[in-house]
Amino acid sequence: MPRANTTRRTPEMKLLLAAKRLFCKEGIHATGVARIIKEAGVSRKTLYERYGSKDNLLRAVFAEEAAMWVGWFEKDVAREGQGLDAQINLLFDLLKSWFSGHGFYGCVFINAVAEHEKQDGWIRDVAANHRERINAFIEKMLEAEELPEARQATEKISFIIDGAIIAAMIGSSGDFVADIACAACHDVIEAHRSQRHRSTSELDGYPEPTGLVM
Amino acid sequence: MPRANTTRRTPEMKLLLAAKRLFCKEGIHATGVARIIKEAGVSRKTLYERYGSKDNLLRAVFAEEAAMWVGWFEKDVAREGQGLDAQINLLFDLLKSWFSGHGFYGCVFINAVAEHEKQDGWIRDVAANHRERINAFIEKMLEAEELPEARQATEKISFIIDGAIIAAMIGSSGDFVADIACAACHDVIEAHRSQRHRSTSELDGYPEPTGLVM
DNA sequence: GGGAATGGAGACCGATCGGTTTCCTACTTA
DNA sequence: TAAGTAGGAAACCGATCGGTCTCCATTCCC
Repeated sequence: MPRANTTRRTPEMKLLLAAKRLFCKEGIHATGVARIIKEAGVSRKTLYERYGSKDNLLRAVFAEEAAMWVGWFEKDVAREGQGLDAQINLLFDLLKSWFSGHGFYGCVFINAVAEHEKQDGWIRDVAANHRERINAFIEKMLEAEELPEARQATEKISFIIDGAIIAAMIGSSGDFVADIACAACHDVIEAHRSQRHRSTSELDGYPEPTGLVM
Repeated sequence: MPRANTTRRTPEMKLLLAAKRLFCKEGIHATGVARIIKEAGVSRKTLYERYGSKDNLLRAVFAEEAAMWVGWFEKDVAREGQGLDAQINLLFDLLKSWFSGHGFYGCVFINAVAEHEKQDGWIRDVAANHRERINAFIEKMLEAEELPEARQATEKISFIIDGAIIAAMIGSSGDFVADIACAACHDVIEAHRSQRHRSTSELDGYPEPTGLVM
């Protein structure tokens, strides 16, 4: 029978956790494989036997972080019988504990895109796919309550979440950031519920952009 | 008399612009000084005579981008006789043209923090100071109209702007992102204007956080 | 107990990094 | 025209990068 993976961690897992931490905390380029294997307590040979390259290890880190997000939405937020407001609160409770955890140094997807080629390249593609996957979860939440203009509201909430991640990364208190961001999402949702969003155009009811610039 | 600096660019300026572009587009660690001097059409010697080190060149890029933001607020947005809504629209017009410009690859402050040590280090400090400086401009705008809970609204708008920067960097259309983000800011401002914000607590009127998770 | 597999320690490789230095061309100015 | 200077080209430096390889100690299984 397979040993319960509670006490002993496999070399793969040790490498994955060390890489995830270091990639986020110090950056991907700035983290040499020597640092990763030292932190993981594993030999260089093992890293290349299990993952083949630093890039593949990064791919595994992406998959790990993506699984965290998907787990939040599938197991926690999308619980039955919850209203939208409660779901938003639950989501930001999760974000708050993520931000305030001892090892929070930003989102590895955002950070990875920030330090790599942004015109083409697989990293940007992976991040864009992850982003759209999360947005689909949010949109489903909003549509379940028949929120008007759910797609635009999804984008807005997505901005707020990403902005909160940046703020928490740069140094603001994770608890503070999560609370304010949660309130901002409620502001957006309330605005979409209200009568200002009766028409098909998202920008209706706001003053027209001036176009002064340029 | 000094030559009008319209046609001829100084080596400093050529280096600054090339570095700014490359640092944003491909990342700071990923950009070697060889790439910078090649793009700038300048010799390695000149770079080190003028800036002394790659780090100092990065400092100059930070100053350049900070000046762009400050110029927006001091020269464009803070024009006399404008209401808050019009100022917000103007700000997002500026952001839209920034996002949609041919050379937009994210904010160099955010990108730099993302790829460097996040516990201490001068880069994070510089970025945090820049962030607070911009937030002060926003807060002044909101307070000029006596918006309730102006500081919290400032944080919310700051999240939205940063989230929009991330979205535009990862790949969404700059025009689209700026429009939605602008609308989200109006949602927030409208919520603060409304009666839900009569008390001193930012979170009043929203369902209590559940605290289910940890 | 003995062969096979696992995996740590670390030497080693070519490439590239940031940074220094030398050499030489080309322009400015008196 | 001659002196001075700005700046490009490129060799060069030590350090570090991602990745490969050898050697050897430990553990597992029959």
